[in-house]
Amino acid sequence: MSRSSSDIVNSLRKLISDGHYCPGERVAELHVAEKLGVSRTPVRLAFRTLEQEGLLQRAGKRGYVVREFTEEDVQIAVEVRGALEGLAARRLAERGMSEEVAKRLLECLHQGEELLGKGYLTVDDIATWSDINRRFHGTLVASTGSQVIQDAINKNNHLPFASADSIIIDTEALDSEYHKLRMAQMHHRLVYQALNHGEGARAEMLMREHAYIGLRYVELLGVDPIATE
Amino acid sequence: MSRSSSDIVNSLRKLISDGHYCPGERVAELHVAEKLGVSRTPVRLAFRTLEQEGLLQRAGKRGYVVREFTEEDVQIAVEVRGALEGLAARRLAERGMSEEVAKRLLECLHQGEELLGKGYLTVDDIATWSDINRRFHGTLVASTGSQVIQDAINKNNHLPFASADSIIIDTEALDSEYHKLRMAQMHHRLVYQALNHGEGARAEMLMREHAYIGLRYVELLGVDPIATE
DNA sequence: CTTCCATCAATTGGATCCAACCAATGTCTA
DNA sequence: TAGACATTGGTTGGATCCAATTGATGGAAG
Repeated sequence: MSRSSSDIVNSLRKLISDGHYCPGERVAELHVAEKLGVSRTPVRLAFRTLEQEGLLQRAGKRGYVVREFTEEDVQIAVEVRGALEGLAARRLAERGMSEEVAKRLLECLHQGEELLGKGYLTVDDIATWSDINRRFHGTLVASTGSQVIQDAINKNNHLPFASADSIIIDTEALDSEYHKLRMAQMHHRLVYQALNHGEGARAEMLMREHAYIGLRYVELLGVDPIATE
Repeated sequence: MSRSSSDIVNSLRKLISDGHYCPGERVAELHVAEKLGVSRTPVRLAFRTLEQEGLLQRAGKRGYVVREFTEEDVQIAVEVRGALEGLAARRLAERGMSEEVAKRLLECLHQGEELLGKGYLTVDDIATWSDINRRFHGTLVASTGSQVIQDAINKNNHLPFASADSIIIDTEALDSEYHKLRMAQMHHRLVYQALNHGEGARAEMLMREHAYIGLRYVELLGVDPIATE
């Protein structure tokens, strides 16, 4: 069973995100090649793709290193996603949703209500929410009609911390995570409402704020009702 | 004299934008290889890069075609740039400009005043403005401090119609182009003013509006003071 | 005459080979 | 003893070779 070209890219992406190659560390073609059991050629091709995605970075004139991200990078990546998804939402509101799009978004909303309606969160629910969330964002972005904005968002989402479904980390504190997801679900409902009424500016701002949910909301939703900072 | 790896990407990019390969047309590795006088290997590498940049698109399971863009794509690409540069401007306003950044932006403003102060436009002025404009936008975006937002903007700018210095097309109508550049210069000055006063929201909105200058302003700045539409 | 299957050509993808280059280490000389 | 130059090892980039897959064309059968 030989691996296809995009499999190599995915495998290498996984090797990096799993920490087999640390940020700042140099990645050698030969090393990756024999770790994946392929020749150097497909690895070199994958390097080009991952360089464009932003996970690899040229080391001087020779070879690549794993890109390292600062705390500021994480914050900006989230803001970039908010700006782009906000743009998509605004366009969608201004031009009107099709029946098909409205139906699919509503389905996400209903499934979200059902998932969170029971009042608490289990570890299995995380994957379910992730799927709902991905479909909501994916549908919204896809229905701008243009590939250009999708590409921009996809590129940003390749940064492991920037994508919309990298919200849940803490499976220990399912309590505060539950409150976060309730908040996210409310955001989704508000966005749908704005889209449905053609309120472009409101839809945009709601999506921009919604992006912060993985970044700034966790502090406010702990057990302690009056959070720090 | 052998061509370096990034030269190949640039050459191929030029071949495409010069129309040697038309939108929708299939590009074969071998064909490009012998046109550039290199082997297939570097061409395949370049294909990966250009695929990520959005200029090439996979054709089914086999090969690539030149990406074709709709009128809507052009509009969205411009809006995406506005959203991203707006984000950069907002951050810069909120965190404050360094002396160095302020100095470089001011230099662009002065050079712009000097260029446009004589009251008309020559064909030679176009390259000068393009340089000033590129430095203004480049300085602003670079001074966010994070590579992430620069990458997002750079990727968008690879679309030939989306970059900030693809404003000037019509060298016949230097009259209306002059008015457009005066408007752009005024935008730059307003943005600088907002940055200087720490007005984040204003800086952001000005940059977003400024992006439209190549798209919607030309209709309003013709010889006829009351334009159509 | 049309449709389906088979064979063949063309092109892509992967592996290997070769050359160029950067870096490091060791030796020689001042 | 220190600095500079040369040699060597390792890694990357390019070219060529081989295999596999796809698309097309032609022939045969219904």
